[in-house]
Amino acid sequence: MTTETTTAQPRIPLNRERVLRAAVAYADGNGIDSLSMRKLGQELGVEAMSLYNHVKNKEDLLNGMVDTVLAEIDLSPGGSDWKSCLRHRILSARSALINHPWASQVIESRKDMSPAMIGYFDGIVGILRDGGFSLDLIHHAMHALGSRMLGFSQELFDESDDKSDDPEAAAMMMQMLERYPNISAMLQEISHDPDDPVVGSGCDDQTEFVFGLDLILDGLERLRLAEV
Amino acid sequence: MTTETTTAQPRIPLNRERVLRAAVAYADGNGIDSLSMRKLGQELGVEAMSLYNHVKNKEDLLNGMVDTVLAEIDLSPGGSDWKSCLRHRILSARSALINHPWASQVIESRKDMSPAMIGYFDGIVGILRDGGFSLDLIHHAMHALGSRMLGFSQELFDESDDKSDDPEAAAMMMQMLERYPNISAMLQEISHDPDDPVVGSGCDDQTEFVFGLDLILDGLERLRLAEV
DNA sequence: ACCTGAACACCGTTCAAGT
DNA sequence: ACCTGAACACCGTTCAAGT
Repeated sequence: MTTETTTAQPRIPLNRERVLRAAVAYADGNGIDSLSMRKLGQELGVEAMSLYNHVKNKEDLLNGMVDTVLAEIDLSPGGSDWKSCLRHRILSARSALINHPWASQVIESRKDMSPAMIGYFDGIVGILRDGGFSLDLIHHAMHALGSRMLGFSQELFDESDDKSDDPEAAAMMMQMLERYPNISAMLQEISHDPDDPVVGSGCDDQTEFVFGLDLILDGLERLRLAEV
Repeated sequence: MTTETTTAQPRIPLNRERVLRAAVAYADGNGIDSLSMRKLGQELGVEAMSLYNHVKNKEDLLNGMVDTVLAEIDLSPGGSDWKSCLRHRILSARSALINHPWASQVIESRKDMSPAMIGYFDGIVGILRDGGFSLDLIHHAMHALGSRMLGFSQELFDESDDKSDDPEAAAMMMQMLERYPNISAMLQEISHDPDDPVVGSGCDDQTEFVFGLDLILDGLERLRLAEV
């Protein structure tokens, strides 16, 4: 009787949903680059090879993870006219995606769209149809919005790392101020402090996202009105 | 004398530029996912480890590859007003990036901007300053344009693979037409053929890119005029 | 100064074998 | 039906050793 049932309960058998949830949690905590089949198995107390019983391969795992995030998007109407409806839908998508910082990168790297993703876009087309857009203009609109439909425009500027206490980075910043006069001027304006034009200070991602979104939505409204 | 100098001339010693050029050529031909230090070494007739004499690591290699592509962007004025200048600059970037389909993905995955990249953005800020934009509006404009400044909006819809001769895909398409009525309606409109609403037909990437770009540029011009 | 062999610590995935 | 051990074919990178 040495092989007693100890505190460990290996009862709950693995299933697809448990695997996906664990993968999402792992990526949330450790970043998507660190996620491997081996580590995910470890997280679930199982060998990596067991995962292949519940997931076709790593691509399938990533697709499932994206669908898990998409399910978190609030689909309630959120407005009476097309613009406030779409605005609400997109900002809901954004807040879901923000909770899973790896999601945008994974979505971009997907080759095919999952049914859940197609369904999400179908809903957006529906909002625009109800708003009186022609199908042709809807098509252009979808392309113009691009990834913004999912609440992200790829962040070309990584403003997350503040290097103000790194003396070497500070020296490089001074050099940059000389070499790139236009950007330097812009950064000084934004920081509201001519002596410390650190990239990122005074720059609110959410504000910038809404600015760009409204710029496009307003432009589309003008085109819609010109159509009729 | 068995170790004769044969036809092989291992003369030209490796240098950074040769490594970068070979990497770009390899990625152009075989895709970025297939590029590894080992294969790149093989391509250059050298062991993978030798590459580390000319490139700090793979990140550095990828950064160098991006800079190589950026160097292909035409920086000539191309217009008298800010809008035609910026439009020309961005469309030049687009044609450079289109020649290297892997570049957008690599750019998005970069953590820090290279000096060449900062220089490119500095030029865009310069165009907008000359056009009479406030520094604050320039900052918003850059965020609104996002990756469009480099000539790509991430292609959420992969329209490259035409599956019209795959019977299984055709069946799935029929199912999709029922399940996603709004998207189906849109696709039928675009294809101009109600019986064959294939994704991608009648959809020109360049046209869609220009549509979105002009939508944003026109919106920015309105905001600029409202400022003064 | 430049290149190499051997090694380390990882990957995704398959497959026969176990229960 | 689900899990495992062993194996395969890859990765990026380091480091002492060669020329």
